[in-house]
Amino acid sequence: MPVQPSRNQSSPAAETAVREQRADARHNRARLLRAAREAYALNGTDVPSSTIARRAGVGAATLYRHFPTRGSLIAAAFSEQLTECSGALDEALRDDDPWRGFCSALAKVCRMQAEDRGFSAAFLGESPDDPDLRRERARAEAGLARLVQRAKNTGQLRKDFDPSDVTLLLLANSGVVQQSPEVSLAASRRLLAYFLRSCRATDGAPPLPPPAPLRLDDLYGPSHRTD
Amino acid sequence: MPVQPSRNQSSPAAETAVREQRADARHNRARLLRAAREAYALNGTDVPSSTIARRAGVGAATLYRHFPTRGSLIAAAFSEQLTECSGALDEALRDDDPWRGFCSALAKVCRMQAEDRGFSAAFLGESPDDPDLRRERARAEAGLARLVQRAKNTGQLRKDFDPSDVTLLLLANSGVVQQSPEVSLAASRRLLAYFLRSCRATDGAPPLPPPAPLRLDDLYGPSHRTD
DNA sequence: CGCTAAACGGACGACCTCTTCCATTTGTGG
DNA sequence: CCACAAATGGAAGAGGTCGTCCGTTTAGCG
Repeated sequence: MPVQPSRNQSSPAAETAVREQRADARHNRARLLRAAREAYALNGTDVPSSTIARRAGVGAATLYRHFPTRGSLIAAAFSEQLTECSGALDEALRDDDPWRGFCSALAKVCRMQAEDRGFSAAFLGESPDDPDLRRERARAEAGLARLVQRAKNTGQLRKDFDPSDVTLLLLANSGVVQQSPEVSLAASRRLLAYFLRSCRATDGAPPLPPPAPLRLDDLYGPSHRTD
Repeated sequence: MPVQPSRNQSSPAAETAVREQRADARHNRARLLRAAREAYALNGTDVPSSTIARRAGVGAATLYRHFPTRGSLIAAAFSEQLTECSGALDEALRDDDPWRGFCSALAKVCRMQAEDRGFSAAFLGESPDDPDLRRERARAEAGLARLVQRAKNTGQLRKDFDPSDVTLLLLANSGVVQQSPEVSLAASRRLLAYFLRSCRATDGAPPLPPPAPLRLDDLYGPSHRTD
């Protein structure tokens, strides 16, 4: 629907033809994203769209023109955070000390969850099928797997640690940070400390129960892939 | 309201005048509670009341006559589970081994959370001001404090463990068990194992960050006036 | 400066949930 | 068996959110 040939396409772009947007449209789009991010961070993603439109100073129709569905607004609002998340992973992978990198990556993500109430919802909740989000998530998961393997190889991370345990931590943390902002950061830190203490490889420690098959993609249910 | 008097009240009761309930009323009340518990366990507490009424085979008005507000139905539906929870605490307190009692109590509660999706919502969520729930919760919290102290006294539980850390675990677990029932039990078990591993007192362990002021009552606290 | 289409905003309809009202049914003591 | 109040159920009101429609405004080019 939003595709319509512009006047003069110097370089005939693909289907994703970057349609020239009027300046006010671009401006309003930015205001909407900003308002959405602010509202989501404060109250989680179940903020009424009308509220976001009002706080952005635009009408409801404008919101729906830029983001045809509620989910697309959420996806757009958090694509930035997802990128930041991936960046933290990359940085952690560059750390000389694999264990320190592992810890700092988890700390970073937990902090993001604690500081932005919408983050958990966007990352772990149901964001049906936004290709951007899916791709970013897959990328993050791959980086995570490498991070885990690296820390295991040096013998610092316990051998029976499973990559899904990171998802376990994120889910647990999402429960913790649903509380009032004043305590959620402290609580999140303490939870992470408990978790990391148990992750460190030590001799004679009792074995863990088997990991639950928690992959991020599974959180959205059986989806399209039939396997 | 939930009192079933005998036909002849020798002593004229107080304001809480125990009205004789007709048999069908009692019957319907029971069916409503059963339907509510089933629906809540499966889908959490955000099931529409009309659904519960339908599944109980009664009209909407009947539901509201027995439980004037949505919250009162939730409270009634979970008062049983809360009592069971307190019972688990009492049993744990009778255990010869304080550490084993501590572990089994936490395991029990985590399992209840995993098996009943409404449990977390009723216990940790916002159930504003039902006196019954408040009382049960206070009782549970007191038992918990004793359980913790006992395990600390024997040197099995680390000294810097805080009673609020139990709340921390419950919150974390509530995040974990929001997933599909097939994995939530396994995931919950694994989370608990990680947690308990860190709770055990050991020398040379790094200190934890300070506990967050998480008391159950605070969860309803100054409310989330976010705007 | 004026024209045109892109962009806008407020009102609106569809839908959902909570809760109440009232005519009708049903249990129960006499 | 009867009468009457307790209890019931469906319909409807109130409130709120999603997404759309359409008359109006405005950017931007000639």
